[in-house]
Amino acid sequence: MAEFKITQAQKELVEKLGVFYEKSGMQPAACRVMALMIVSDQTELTFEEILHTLGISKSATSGAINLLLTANRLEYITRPGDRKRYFRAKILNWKVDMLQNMSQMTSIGPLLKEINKQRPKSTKEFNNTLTEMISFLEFLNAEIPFLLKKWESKK
Amino acid sequence: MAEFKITQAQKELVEKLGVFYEKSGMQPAACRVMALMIVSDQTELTFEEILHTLGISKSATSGAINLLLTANRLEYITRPGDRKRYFRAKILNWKVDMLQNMSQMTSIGPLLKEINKQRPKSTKEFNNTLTEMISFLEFLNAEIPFLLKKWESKK
DNA sequence: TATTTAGTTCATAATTTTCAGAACCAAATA
DNA sequence: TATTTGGTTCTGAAAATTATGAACTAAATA
Repeated sequence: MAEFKITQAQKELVEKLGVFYEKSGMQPAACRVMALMIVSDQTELTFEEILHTLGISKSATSGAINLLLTANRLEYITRPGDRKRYFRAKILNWKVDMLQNMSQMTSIGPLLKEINKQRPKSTKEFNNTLTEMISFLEFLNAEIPFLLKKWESKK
Repeated sequence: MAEFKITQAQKELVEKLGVFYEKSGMQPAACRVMALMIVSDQTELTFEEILHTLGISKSATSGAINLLLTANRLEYITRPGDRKRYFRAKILNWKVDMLQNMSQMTSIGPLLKEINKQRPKSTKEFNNTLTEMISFLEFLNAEIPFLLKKWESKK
């Protein structure tokens, strides 16, 4: 079994990208796994390769992988007569992912609307600002699909 | 001193909005303070009113307020002959805030670029997908200021 | 000067998150 | 049947986060 290794430079990239992912609230181990899948020369890695390369425990690896599978960030293939799973980053999904990300940004809109509805008339300036925010969030949400189209047509 | 109170419905909105804010990684107490500032009938609240309405300790209130002041999410005014500070949500800043939020979304671009540079030529499809992501992120980043302009002209 | 007000700071307690290690399991192989 | 492989699950420990309460401070007031 040929040992899979990553370089020092790659290790640093895994950490950097991992930390970036952490900002979204995902647990550290899962972030490292995801980052490794992006940085690694091999696009397909086994459970053992992930565990070994990252130097984390079996249970941490298992937990992280299953989290990422559930979150649809990872997928795996199998090969006939081979019980191992070969994991890979589901990056082909990036368009859907980014659109989802953006609409999550705008998802505070309805709540702000609800809040604005119950506000007293007296705080007019405040309410108006809130109304503007809501309007922009709605606009943004409607605009999201066009952004992708615009980018595609520009290429 | 007239007691400041919020209704049960408002309390629920504070929790809802608070939880929303928590998703961005801010600590719970600060999220509640921020949410209260948005939901409350009064747009200006004192330290004591915040502490009392949220039922949190002095130190938690102090920490949360200072965090929000540093993050530029809160500001305060003072009144002559009054040692209290009157805090309010800095929501007039919302445009800048949202633009910052969006560019933070695209800030992974340079790192992905660095990663893509060191990838082997052999994983062509993977690299191409990464290149596409980067391209879209760059496009998006350039597009952000226009979004606001477009919205403003549409109003 | 003594007390009150409006907070800040510190020690520490409670909670949550995260991970490791061991035990376990099911399928495949010897 | 015994062992190996490829994991999963459970217990608990370590670490990080978060909040409390008490002590403190500086300014204002009595």
